[in-house]
Amino acid sequence: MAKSPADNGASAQQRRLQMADIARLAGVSTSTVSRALAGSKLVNEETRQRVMELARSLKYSINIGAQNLRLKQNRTVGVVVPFDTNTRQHLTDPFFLGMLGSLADALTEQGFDMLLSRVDAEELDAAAQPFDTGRVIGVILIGQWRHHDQLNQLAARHVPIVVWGAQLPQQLYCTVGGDNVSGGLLATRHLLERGRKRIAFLGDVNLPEVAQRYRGYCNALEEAGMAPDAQLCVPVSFLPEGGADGVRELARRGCDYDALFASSDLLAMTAINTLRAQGREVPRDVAVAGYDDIELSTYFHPPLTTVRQPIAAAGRALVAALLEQAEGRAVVSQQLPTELIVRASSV
Amino acid sequence: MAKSPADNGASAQQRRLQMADIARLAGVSTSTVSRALAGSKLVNEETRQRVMELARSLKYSINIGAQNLRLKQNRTVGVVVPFDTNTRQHLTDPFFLGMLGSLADALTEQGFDMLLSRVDAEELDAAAQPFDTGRVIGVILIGQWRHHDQLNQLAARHVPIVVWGAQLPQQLYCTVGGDNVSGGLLATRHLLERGRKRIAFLGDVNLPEVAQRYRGYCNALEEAGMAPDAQLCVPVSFLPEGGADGVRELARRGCDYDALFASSDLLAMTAINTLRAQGREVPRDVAVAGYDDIELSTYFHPPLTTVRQPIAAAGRALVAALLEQAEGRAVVSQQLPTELIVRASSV
DNA sequence: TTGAAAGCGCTAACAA
DNA sequence: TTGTTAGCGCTTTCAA
Repeated sequence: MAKSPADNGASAQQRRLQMADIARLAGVSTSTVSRALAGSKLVNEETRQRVMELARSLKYSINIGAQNLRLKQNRTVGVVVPFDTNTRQHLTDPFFLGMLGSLADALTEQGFDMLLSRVDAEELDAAAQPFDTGRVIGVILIGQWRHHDQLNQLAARHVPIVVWGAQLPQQLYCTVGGDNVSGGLLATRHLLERGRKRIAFLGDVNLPEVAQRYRGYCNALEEAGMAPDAQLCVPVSFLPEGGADGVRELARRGCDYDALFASSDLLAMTAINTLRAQGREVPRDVAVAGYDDIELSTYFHPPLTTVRQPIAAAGRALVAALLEQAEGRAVVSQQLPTELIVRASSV
Repeated sequence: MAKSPADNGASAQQRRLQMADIARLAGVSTSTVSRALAGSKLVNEETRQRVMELARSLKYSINIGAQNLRLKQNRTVGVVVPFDTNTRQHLTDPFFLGMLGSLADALTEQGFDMLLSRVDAEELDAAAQPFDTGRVIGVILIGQWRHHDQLNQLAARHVPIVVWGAQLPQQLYCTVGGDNVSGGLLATRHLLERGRKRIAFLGDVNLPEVAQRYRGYCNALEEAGMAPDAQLCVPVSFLPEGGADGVRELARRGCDYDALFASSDLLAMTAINTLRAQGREVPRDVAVAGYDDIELSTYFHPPLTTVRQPIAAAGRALVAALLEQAEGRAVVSQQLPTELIVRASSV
């Protein structure tokens, strides 16, 4: 029979060392080896030394799978990145990717491993699979999209799950997210303070987080005694082309605008390039603010004014919330503060 | 005793369903359930239906850990991203992140899960830990850095491992990488063809991949009957600041140059911004080429001429090589073709 | 201080 | 076609 790569059985490769081997070589029982390796004080100091030495020199490590089974424990967390069905959008937005790094750090800090998977956003049920099969103690989902209901179903099934996203009414699952309303407010207020009057908004307001940023945008306008103009709000996807599409759409609408608030830095960047292609200079003709404060924003030309999302804190908060939940404790959703970073694209 | 989050034992949360439960409810033995769920034909069609129906309605899934233990199989691959000790550089370069996405896709395609970890580049031994503990069948390492020797040691220990990076002499481990020499050659030749005479090189030639790109650069100069000028080669890290540092260093050296070849797109981008700050226009005063062809390169201003690394192919190749190796078969290292993408930054 | 034995949740001989 | 039994690699009672 052909051996599949998944099969570790006997082949040319020598058999994996196991506890029984160490026991035999040390002339003790596996119980003793187990205890020695676990640092139990029920074992003679001298034997303990000998066993540990043997294990180290033979590079023996305990089989975590077997250990987990016996101990009914598990130190792995699932991280799921949904992808858009149509675009099959690859793990592409730098912000999500930064979040991944931040989660990796936070999990490592807590001594947990990370099982990463990509799941069709339309089939979010699949996100629970690593949990259902006992591989992970719970799941962190990066990106809520518009699948509120599916997420509620998972929560109703008691799948420990924490979602990066916006807090929504009638939400059964736990979210951790930036304060999108105030983010939108800060950016828009800033643009208004710089004397801009007609501020376009780029983003898909069907997505909860974007909707909240838009709400902040409207609030800021209201503060200034202005009303939002539907002509100025352009729904675009989070894909990089979104920025270009949005600017072109505004042109098509024959819309007049002197500022632009994009719901991600990536969108802001591609928007700026399209503006440039239209012969409009940033910030002279159009002031631009983005969202996220990805690393490249500083290095872009012009450097991007943006709303910073607290990414390191986010990773830690997501992990903390998940671990709480896995312990069976109830956790409340949480909003992290956002901060306006002013750079040259708006001043 | 306080319950740790890793502990799934009895608490408020109801006990996890297991095969014995399904068996009892279906009035059959666990063997039968096992067979039914595995789709064995050793079980009566009608019982099979009943069992499957029951499992589905109760949302029962087989515990993979137990199954793996029993079957001595495993369908998880470790992906390790080394981080630089000093900078503790977070998963930051878009290229590596893209690679992660590509690996996730390739693994999913093959029905494998991905265990992601970050390890200190100085402690690459740690990369083997998920393998040593039996969690994964092998490890894919993104980024070779300068740790050739440690990698050789892992290979000598028969840890199935595949590294994204350059092929080196006396290499015991398997690498998959872009053809860096020809990448460097293509970019440099292109700049020369555009009439540039003094081409600066940005990158840390202590890193094998960068060294090869530099070799390609030298080869192209040689083709044109020119010799490399040490003044024009600036060692900079892969961190975003690297580009700025490099351009400033060239200024400090009082170096004259009319083109710049950066060993990553990120470096090229930050270099361009620094050039701009110095009042030098791209490509008029300095033509710039990058490396990687990250997504943003198209949207940068000016759009970046660059050497495209075949990232989707890379993911598939890395995974294929690892699976081969995990089966105990020997695999040869492999170079994937690179391609010059000409955009406005150089013409 | 140690070892024998049972069992974590599952699968596969083997027997019926 | 099904159930009984043993055992994957480990930990932990229990008895010595």
